[in-house]
Amino acid sequence: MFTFDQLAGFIAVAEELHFGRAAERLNMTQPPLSRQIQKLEKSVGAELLERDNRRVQLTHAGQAFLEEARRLLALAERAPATARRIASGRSGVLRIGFTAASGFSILGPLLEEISAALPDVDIDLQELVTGEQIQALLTGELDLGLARPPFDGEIFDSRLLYREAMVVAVPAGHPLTRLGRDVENEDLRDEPLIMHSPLQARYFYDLVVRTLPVQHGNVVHTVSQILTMVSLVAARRGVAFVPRSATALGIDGVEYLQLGGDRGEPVELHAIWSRKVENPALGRLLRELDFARA
Amino acid sequence: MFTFDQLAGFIAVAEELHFGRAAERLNMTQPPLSRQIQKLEKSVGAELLERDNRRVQLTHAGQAFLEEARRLLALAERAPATARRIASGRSGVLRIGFTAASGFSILGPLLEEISAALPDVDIDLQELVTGEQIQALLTGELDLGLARPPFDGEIFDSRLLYREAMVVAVPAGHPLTRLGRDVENEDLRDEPLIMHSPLQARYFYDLVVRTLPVQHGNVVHTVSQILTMVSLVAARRGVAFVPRSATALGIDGVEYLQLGGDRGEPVELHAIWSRKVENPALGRLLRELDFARA
DNA sequence: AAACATGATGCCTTCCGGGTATCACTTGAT
DNA sequence: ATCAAGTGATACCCGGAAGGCATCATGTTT
Repeated sequence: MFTFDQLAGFIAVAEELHFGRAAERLNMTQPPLSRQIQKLEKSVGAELLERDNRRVQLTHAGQAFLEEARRLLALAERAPATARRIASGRSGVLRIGFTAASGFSILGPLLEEISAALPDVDIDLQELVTGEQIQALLTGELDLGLARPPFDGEIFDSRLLYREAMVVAVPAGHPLTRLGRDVENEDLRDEPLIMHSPLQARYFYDLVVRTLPVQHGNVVHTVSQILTMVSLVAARRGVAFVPRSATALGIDGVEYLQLGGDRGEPVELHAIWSRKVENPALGRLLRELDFARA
Repeated sequence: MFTFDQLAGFIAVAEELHFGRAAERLNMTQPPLSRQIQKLEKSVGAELLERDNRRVQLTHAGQAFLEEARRLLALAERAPATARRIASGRSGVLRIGFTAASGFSILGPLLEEISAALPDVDIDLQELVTGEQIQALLTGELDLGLARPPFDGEIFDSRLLYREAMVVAVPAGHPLTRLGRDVENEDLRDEPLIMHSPLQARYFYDLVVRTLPVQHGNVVHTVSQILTMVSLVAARRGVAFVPRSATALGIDGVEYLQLGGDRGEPVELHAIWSRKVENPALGRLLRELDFARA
């Protein structure tokens, strides 16, 4: 195998087409340079230069090898900086999971912020429900999740990104739309209710159950995705509780009604990440966005 | 500047995570290998390995540098062959990238065709995903790619080689195999779905999302390689959409089911190449196979 | 024909890199 | 607690590779 010095020597000679000047450029004398080239030619197995005792010329093999040599040297020179940049988190890949619902609200601005703070970091996005995000964070398949409680505070660190209220999604023209006031629990007593899955969307499930004494007889579907729920509402299969940001979905045939009483903004979206941060880009992001904890 | 030996040493240690075994693999003793790594770290300007006096681990910089080192060595090993072949009067080398999936279908016949048309040209094959092929075509490390859209039509010219249908890969003995008819969207509603990565395998991702209203709650993995997907199916982690040619993989424990409805043959494989053709062998190939455009 | 230019070769010295022996430290067993 | 085993680092030695100087071989110029 040849050495980088041999490559550099060859490039110099190929550019100068003169051993003496090339040697001068390399801060060495001409004889060892000659021998360098000879060795290089031997290890490549082809003549690279034609020495005519008066002029030096590249052979075809030399021309081909010159490109390879330049590529090699360029790569070699960049490699340490690349590695250091990745290690410092200024470059690399961040794998971010997000729930469908967060896609309508916080995801866009957050990505803006990230690419402003870490312009050389590539973002790999995956839409996953909270449970899958947790799983992926544990196995290291994901660096950062945008998800909802609950999660294990021992293993994960987190930051509250966003809170919002729940609204009621009803089919267009539904009697409740003509109520002229906020919707109360009693108004929903006899409505077919499209419910969240207690397993896959436990957060919403608990939230709704806590908010409203659900008549289980009314539950017509259990689904795990906000988008599915709203689609089912549009198909007039029932009404559903969804976070306000779902209104941005722009699905036809659905109207969103305010809930009466002061229920606050119980829908939380958190950025969560494993406490043992493996990806330097994540560490950098947490510092840049001031997410790091004491 | 580091040396190739240092790179090879580092790669060996990074793979073995053990200086002694790595030294054995390199046919040398452990002490000089230790010093090699120390020098490499010094010239890179970052710690690459964490020696814990009991276990060796890659640092973040080490992980990043490992990739660079592998690329460098691969490039260095190929370079002489490239130059030699040109010098030996044979008219050159065609470096062709292909995706794993295309390896099962079009690659064999295409290679036949190429070696019939250009018997004096050597073929250098590399398996790369589409994104890597694009990158390699841009840097000139590749002459021709067998890849999938999208790519920049300004920079690349292309030719559609092959179209095929999608099928559903399911674990052997899965209930769907006893269906007795083509699979419909509804049949898959509750199946865990192994999805493509929207970034690394954007083409398939878009395709599947377009074909089928994916219930994102069901997505269990996002991967970028067809082979990985099929392996996961074999491991009964879920079902997956794959191009028909994946059936040729011959992986045990997987069955492939036809999709109902006329979905056409949406999976395209293109030959793509840079519009500014540098390699004369590529120019000849394009003319011979009548790929050249007006 | 002589002087010059240029790459190759011979020879010497230095230094780099590998080998052997050993150290320093940790871990696990008795 | 003590001791053996395992593992990477260090010390020292030696051979060979690489660079420098002097010179050769050959072709060009005057």
